[in-house]
Amino acid sequence: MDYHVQSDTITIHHITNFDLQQTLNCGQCFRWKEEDGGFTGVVKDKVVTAYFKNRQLTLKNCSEEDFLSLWQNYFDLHRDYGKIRKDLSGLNPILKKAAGYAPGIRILNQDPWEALCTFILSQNNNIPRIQGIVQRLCEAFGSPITGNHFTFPGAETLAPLSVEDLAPIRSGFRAKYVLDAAQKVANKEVELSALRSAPLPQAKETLMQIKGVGPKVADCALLYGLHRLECFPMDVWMTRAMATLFPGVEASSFGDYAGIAQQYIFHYSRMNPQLFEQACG
DNA sequence: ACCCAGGAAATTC
DNA sequence: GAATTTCATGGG
Repeated sequence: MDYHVQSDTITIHHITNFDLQQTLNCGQCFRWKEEDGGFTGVVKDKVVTAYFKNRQLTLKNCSEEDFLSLWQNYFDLHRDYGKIRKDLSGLNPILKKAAGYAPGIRILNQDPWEALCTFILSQNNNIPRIQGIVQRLCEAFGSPITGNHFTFPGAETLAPLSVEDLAPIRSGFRAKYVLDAAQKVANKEVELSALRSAPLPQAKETLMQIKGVGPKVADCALLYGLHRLECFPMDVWMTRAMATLFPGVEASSFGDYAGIAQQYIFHYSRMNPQLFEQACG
């Protein structure tokens, strides 16, 4: 990794197949905010502002140690997305088009609990509203960091709460699901870290013991939180996209990186809804 | 008022 | 068992 450090800022050079806007606005995460050309986000108890231009990623308010121990992995910088995209593009011409639409997408290495919790909140919901609920959750129950930023509240913090306690975040019927997840994670009934290496069907089954976690949310937790890149979450957009753009194609045919294919297809579909409009006349 | 939103549980058939 | 309805909340 070719980078240099200047006071509280790190610049990483020669990054290809990467784009902040595509990666942070493709629906896999809910806490990054775009402001004056950069993105500010929180991971664990660290806040950075990120900029990307001319193949250079700049992280402000980031020490070398934080970059090496946290952000490098968070942005999945070591993985060869060029090769993955090329391989996926060879499988199907429509997939090639979807991947080429946003070639800078990367699957983030998010905190497993945060991914599970936020995708429980995502069900039958829309992205702007999910972002609002997550922000209120952090403001109400996270720990303050700096500049009005908060950590994502841990499972052990949420586990003792009641649905009434969660009323201010206005998550509706999902509050009881978040609490059940928090309790099962806090009391080790579900050990998220163990799901990194567990057989996939078993990992999925374990997550689905949690109330409010079905096949789709389990796949999201595995893909976005535990980096199980073969997972292929099927939501309303993906169901539509597979039926319309990939008739007769099975997700499993996309192989070990089906989850990355899923993200290309999801983003491409959401940015081009006209693909699914009923032709009339 | 009606529809939908990165679904899943509860109910009905 | 498979198909349908309900679940809170907010924006269009």
